[in-house]
Amino acid sequence: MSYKIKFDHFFSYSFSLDCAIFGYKDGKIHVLLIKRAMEPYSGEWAIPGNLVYPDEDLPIAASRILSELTKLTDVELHQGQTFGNPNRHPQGRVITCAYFALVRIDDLVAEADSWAEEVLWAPMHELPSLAFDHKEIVESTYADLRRKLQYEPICFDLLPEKFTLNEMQQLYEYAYNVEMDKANFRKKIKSIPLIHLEEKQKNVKHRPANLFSFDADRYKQLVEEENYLFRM
Amino acid sequence: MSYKIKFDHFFSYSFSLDCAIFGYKDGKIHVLLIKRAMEPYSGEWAIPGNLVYPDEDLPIAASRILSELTKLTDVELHQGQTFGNPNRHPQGRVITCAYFALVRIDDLVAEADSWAEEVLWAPMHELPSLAFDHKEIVESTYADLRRKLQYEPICFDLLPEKFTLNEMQQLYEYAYNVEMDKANFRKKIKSIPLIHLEEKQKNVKHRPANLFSFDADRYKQLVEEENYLFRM
DNA sequence: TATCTTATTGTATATTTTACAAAAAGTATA
DNA sequence: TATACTTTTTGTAAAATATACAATAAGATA
Repeated sequence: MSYKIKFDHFFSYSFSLDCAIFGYKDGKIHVLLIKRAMEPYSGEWAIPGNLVYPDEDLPIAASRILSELTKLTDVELHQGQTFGNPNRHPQGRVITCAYFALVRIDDLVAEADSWAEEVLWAPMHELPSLAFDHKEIVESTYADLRRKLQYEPICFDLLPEKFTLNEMQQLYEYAYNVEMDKANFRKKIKSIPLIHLEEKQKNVKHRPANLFSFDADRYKQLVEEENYLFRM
Repeated sequence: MSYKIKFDHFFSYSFSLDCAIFGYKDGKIHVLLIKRAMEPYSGEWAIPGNLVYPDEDLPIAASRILSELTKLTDVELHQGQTFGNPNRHPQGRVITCAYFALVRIDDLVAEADSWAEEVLWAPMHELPSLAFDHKEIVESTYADLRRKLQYEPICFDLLPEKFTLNEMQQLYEYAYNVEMDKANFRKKIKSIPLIHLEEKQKNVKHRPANLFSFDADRYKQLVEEENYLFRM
């Protein structure tokens, strides 16, 4: 059966996937929005999403949507909630599964394409209004992200390859909307398998901080060999 | 549009919902299985599930499936992962959303019906093989359940209305497959809003334990007023 | 060289967790 | 009725962890 036949009844009962792409810059967690170039909600902000093809597995669809907009491949995708309110889509019954991805903003060039006239990195604390139920979807995946930040080393997917402990601390401070003690944060971090780089921050007008990077190999080893549990 | 028309293409691209119903007895967390009375996988064990009707929201579909089998209403339903592998259903593309419910086994009478020749409470550590990808679905919702047991007071949905602290401890011991110290467990529990009943265990041939029940009203009040966080 | 700013270390205290001993409240048995 | 037995419940000391905050270090700048 060809895709064409399927598309004929997509808006009577169909399945889509929406992807919240999170990034971190200026001490804030951002989400990537597109200005929709087609109806419904043309001209309004939304997160990228698309119908799932009839023979396509969900993770495949998620990375397709991610790479169409960002050209990124090999990014881990996390499944979020599924939204199925019969009225969530004005043109018919569309159940949608939320995914989210964590990217380094500097690594990518999100460009307007046929789906989007414009793209925008919006700080999570300053979201504009969004098309469909996308506000709810973004908030829900953000809650998932915040939860996972506590017991999986995924903050390193948001931070630059080489980061300072203060940058890491500020990420958690933004996510949980709290202030933390530098000295104590630093002590807690000691238990995480980080590589202390022989390199320092540059172009700052004060004492430069040490740069670290996450030791993913050592992390995997620790998990396997001694049941290591990342915990913040 | 009538349901009939929809059903015509259910097996080309459709959406279902499967529900893992968990209960607790004999110190073990059990899941309710049905022996399927129709193809595919007729005669095999599975969890209850059904297609989602075209105008039906997901939580509604979930409680429909739950109440058809158990006659229970007013049970909180938790959404789990969504499974969309194109080959998961032998008769076509069926994406399914997992839900799980927590029930008190004594409160219900699960009966065989048109969908099921037989029902079975299977301990989570001793699952038989299951139809479709239901093993994966059950394990996934069980992982969700274990996670939620840590920071939401849902163990009380599994325990009897009146329970001893040892029964509660044994539930956690089964869930996390660990042994805990009675004295220390008891101390931790002190911070939870429990009602200490003026009642004791009966028909035991040793010192009877005190019975407690969860103070749901006080819990809600604490959450609102002082940001109380349940934590195990 | 002195000053400014932020990074980094150190230390003492408070809080929480853990291990384990002791006491209490029942039943069963002689 | 006394004694043993089993499980509940309380207590206490040590260990580990978290918190508050002072002190020092390493750069840039003037």
